[in-house]
Amino acid sequence: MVGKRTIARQSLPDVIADDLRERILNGELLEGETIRQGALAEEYDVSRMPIREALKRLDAEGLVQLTNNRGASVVKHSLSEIAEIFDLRILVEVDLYCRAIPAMTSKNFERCHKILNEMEASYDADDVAKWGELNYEYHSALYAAADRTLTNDLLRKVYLQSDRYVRMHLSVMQQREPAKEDHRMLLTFAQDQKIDEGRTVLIDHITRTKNQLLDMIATKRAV
Amino acid sequence: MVGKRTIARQSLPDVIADDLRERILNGELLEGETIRQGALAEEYDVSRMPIREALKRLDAEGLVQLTNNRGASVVKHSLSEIAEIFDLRILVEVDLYCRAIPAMTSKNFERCHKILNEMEASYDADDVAKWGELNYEYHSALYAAADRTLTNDLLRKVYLQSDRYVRMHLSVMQQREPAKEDHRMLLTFAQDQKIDEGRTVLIDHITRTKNQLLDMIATKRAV
DNA sequence: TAGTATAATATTGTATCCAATATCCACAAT
DNA sequence: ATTGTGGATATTGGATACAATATTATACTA
Repeated sequence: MVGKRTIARQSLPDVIADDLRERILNGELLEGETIRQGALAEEYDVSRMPIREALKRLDAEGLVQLTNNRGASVVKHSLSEIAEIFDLRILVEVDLYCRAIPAMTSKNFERCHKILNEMEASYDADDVAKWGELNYEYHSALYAAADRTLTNDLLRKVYLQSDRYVRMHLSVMQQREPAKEDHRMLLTFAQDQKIDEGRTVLIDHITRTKNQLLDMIATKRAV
Repeated sequence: MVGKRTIARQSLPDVIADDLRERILNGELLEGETIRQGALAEEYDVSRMPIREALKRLDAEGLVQLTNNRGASVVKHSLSEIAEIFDLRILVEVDLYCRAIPAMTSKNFERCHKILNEMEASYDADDVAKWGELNYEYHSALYAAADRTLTNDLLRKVYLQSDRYVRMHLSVMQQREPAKEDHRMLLTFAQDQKIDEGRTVLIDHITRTKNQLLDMIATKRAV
């Protein structure tokens, strides 16, 4: 995206990690499930080596847990940990948002508008994956002016975690409608340099998803 | 530490990663330096495989940078990135501190006191590595009551980054005395449940280190 | 029958080998 | 002098082979 020409085309572990990540995020690999290197190696028709690298990457992202001589399993979070993930999102995103606002230029605003329109236009049925991606892209664009690479990398990881549970339990419809207005407001307040008002919206925005999600997961797990 | 009996004894990549991390933190491996798998393999008298795994781990921690077919190098941060690291520490530590205070018990306070004493003892010994470790342990103990595993893991990584630069310059840093006092105050305010006052101290505490450090690194790099 | 020891199997960890890619250097062309 | 090309060398990436460890199944003892 933007201008970052991807010079080094991605390596085997990269594509495998991407695929595995998607499989975890869309719930094909369930939480707690153990992952067998050999099985994956056969599946992707490569040796176990690139699989191991891919798993290590996902371990670093927090999607997979690696134990020493016992292999990998898909991470399963407790309810309080899921809550924590969203609290982390609030913490980091609010920080980025507030830092970004004073630095935003018309270019930033344009880009945000563009993504926002795409998002609202793309009523492709119920493609949660695509919507989630656009959603991240939008938030990311909103914070771009803060120019905080490290914080952004960090946010990506946290967001990935939250996205997993969002996608597992919430349909696009449940998410999109209330989010739509929030997203507009976040942009408007940013343009008007109304940091405090924007901050409130952002906090509410994430908190709403958090609570919705926790309810659903709690009832589901109670069974 | 606490109760965590390390059941699974650490694997080869673990010990290698630990050693490499220490070598980076204490400056034996300089920033920007490229790391040759083969050389390390010979050095540790193992094959390149565990080296690769160790490097991957350090890459996840943000201490080394892995590029696709070109190997690893010790990460070198720009001045603004170093500033960002400390801002992240402030963001996360303040959050943890404020959440912890209302939940702290006498046990927590005891443990903090104990570490504090050890720490002040190690001032005199001039053991920089040990001091850094104790410093982290102290902050960690201070936030333990918040009971936020994910946030703590995150903080560890951020702290590791900052510690690297702190240790590079600590020998010449005159920050010990004020730091000592800050640490006492953080504990006192926590015991008195004075969150706002504590927050201020914490922010000042980290900010002071940040500014001092940025000055030193700036002048050093200007040469 | 429950529990424990032991053997068989499966799975992960490490080493070695070969392939792919990048880096370096000499040399030619403009 | 600068840029470009080709090949030699070094270094990383991946596959296979073997070793170490964990898991499961089996047999044995109390």
